Amino acid sequence: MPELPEVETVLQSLLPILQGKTVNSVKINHPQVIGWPESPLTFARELTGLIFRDGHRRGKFLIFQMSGERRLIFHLRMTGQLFYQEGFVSPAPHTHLILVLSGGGAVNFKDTRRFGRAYLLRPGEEKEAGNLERLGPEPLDPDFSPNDFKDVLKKRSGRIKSLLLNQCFLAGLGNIYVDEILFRSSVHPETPASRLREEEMDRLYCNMRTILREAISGRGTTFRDYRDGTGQAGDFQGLLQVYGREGQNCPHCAEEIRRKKVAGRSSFFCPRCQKDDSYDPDSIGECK
DNA sequence: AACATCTCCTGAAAGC
DNA sequence: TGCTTTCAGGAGATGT
Repeated sequence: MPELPEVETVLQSLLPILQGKTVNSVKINHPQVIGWPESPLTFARELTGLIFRDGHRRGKFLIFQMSGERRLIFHLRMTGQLFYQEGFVSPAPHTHLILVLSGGGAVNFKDTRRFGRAYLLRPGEEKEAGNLERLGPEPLDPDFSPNDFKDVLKKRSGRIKSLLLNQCFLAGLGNIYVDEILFRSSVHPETPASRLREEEMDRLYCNMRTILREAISGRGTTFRDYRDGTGQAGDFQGLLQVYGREGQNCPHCAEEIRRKKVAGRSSFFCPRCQKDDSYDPDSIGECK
């Protein structure tokens, strides 16, 4: 499931290839994946001829700045893959959108479960791209301080796990990294946000930034479907400490890792490490 | 207002 | 063995 580090990796692997290339033709195999404009035919017509200028990531959105003041935006959701292929290759199953580029290569948008979306926006149409306009701060933004993080946390009564997953609160976290952040911070996923102690909030902030940076360095987590912009898998999955490890021993205390539904998601946690006053600064979660 | 639940999708895995 | 059911989860829509 592509989260912030995976989307960042896709962007970094694709952008150098795409910059300067022109979209020569657009093939839409499944109109449902076009989120905007409403008419997929308009999407195809207006995208044809545009040049890839630049790109960046916002939350889990991939945003390409195109010529003509257009922005081409992708959200990969669960199983979406955006990758470049040189020359003509017959498309893999579930390839819903193909952009044939100058130079003969093509960008493929493949998404088994068809939750992902592509948007082509004119200036002023930002509200048409899902919740892009309502996203919370970027966790890795240098201007996003521990105090900013704590101030919003203190106002919330919900469980910390639901809050960290809420894109309007913080942009880019998903189920895998939230579980890892909570584990490293020794915080139980069901803890009410408003009841977190000061040092727990500091740990969450710090571990969040550390883990996201580590995962970007590892080029993302391939748990099932994720691939980068060249089709390569990530390397971070082996470094996950709790996610997907139900029944295995906690790497810190050897207690059996549990799995429980929290906020409608599978949550993996260590029942011994992640409870009140269980924090041991000499072992896990320490933030420098 | 702010939760929780349902929905969309397919394929892998579990259950019978 | 093989069919049926469950599960995975991002996020918008709907319900409480």
